[in-house]
Amino acid sequence: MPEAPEVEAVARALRPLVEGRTIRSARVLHSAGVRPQTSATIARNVRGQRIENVSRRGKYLLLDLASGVLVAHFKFDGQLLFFDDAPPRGTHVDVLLKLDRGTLGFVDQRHLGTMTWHLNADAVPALRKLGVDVMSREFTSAAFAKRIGESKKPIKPLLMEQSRIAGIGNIYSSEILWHAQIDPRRRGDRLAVDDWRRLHNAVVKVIQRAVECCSNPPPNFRDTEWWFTGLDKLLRVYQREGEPCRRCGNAIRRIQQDGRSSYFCVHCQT
DNA sequence: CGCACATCCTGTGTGC
DNA sequence: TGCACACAGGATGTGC
Repeated sequence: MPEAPEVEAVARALRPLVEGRTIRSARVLHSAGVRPQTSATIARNVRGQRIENVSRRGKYLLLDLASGVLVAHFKFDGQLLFFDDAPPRGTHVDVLLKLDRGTLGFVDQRHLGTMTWHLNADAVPALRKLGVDVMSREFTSAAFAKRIGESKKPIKPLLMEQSRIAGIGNIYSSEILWHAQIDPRRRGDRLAVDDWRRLHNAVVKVIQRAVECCSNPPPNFRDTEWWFTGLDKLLRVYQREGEPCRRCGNAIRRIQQDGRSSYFCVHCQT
């Protein structure tokens, strides 16, 4: 679920299941899931709390409680589960929230993702550091250029910096640059006005389409094997090294930037 | 401040 | 088949 569109799709699908429900109790089955907090902290603070609202900030999912907030980050593989009763035998879950109707689970077999409790969202450093949300109305072309346009860094890792624009990850940054026909190695401060216009358009378009793809079919919280299959028809370059560019036919290249893979077409991205 | 790198974890795919 | 190693849709902290 890692990037903003996936988390947004999760928030939308989760809303009708948990909004207005009350958390009867919390059980932490794997302490890594609540790191650096303890299971006692979670249990004490969420017991009896009503889930008022489900929202998203960047790649973070927030469950606003009557008092406090549960903040989930899925990192690579984290996911939410929902069962009408208890989870089926053998289901691996890291954090279990027993609701007055149903059970909400958080699981990440790699144990990189976390779900933590805080007094309020402003008390969470990671959330305070987030830049303008990629899906908000504040994400204008001007705001975009201002956030990135003076940096000497390559544009691909810049797009992924959550403190500038919140919500774009490794997949969509490559996809966005392919659509805008911009080389991922171009420096932020070397982009022209016309590049900014194309790039902003590409960000909005790719993210919008991704939300639609991530919601069709919608997340299935009952199936631990479920993932976002709707994305297949959207991706143009990601993980297509060596395959022909969908625009010009030249081979897609993969390079490393900040230790992450970037995919692009050398011929039509300049 | 920017940058390169290690770290938190574990599973899967690939090449020898 | 066994084994080593690269790699994975992320964020943070360290040292230079």
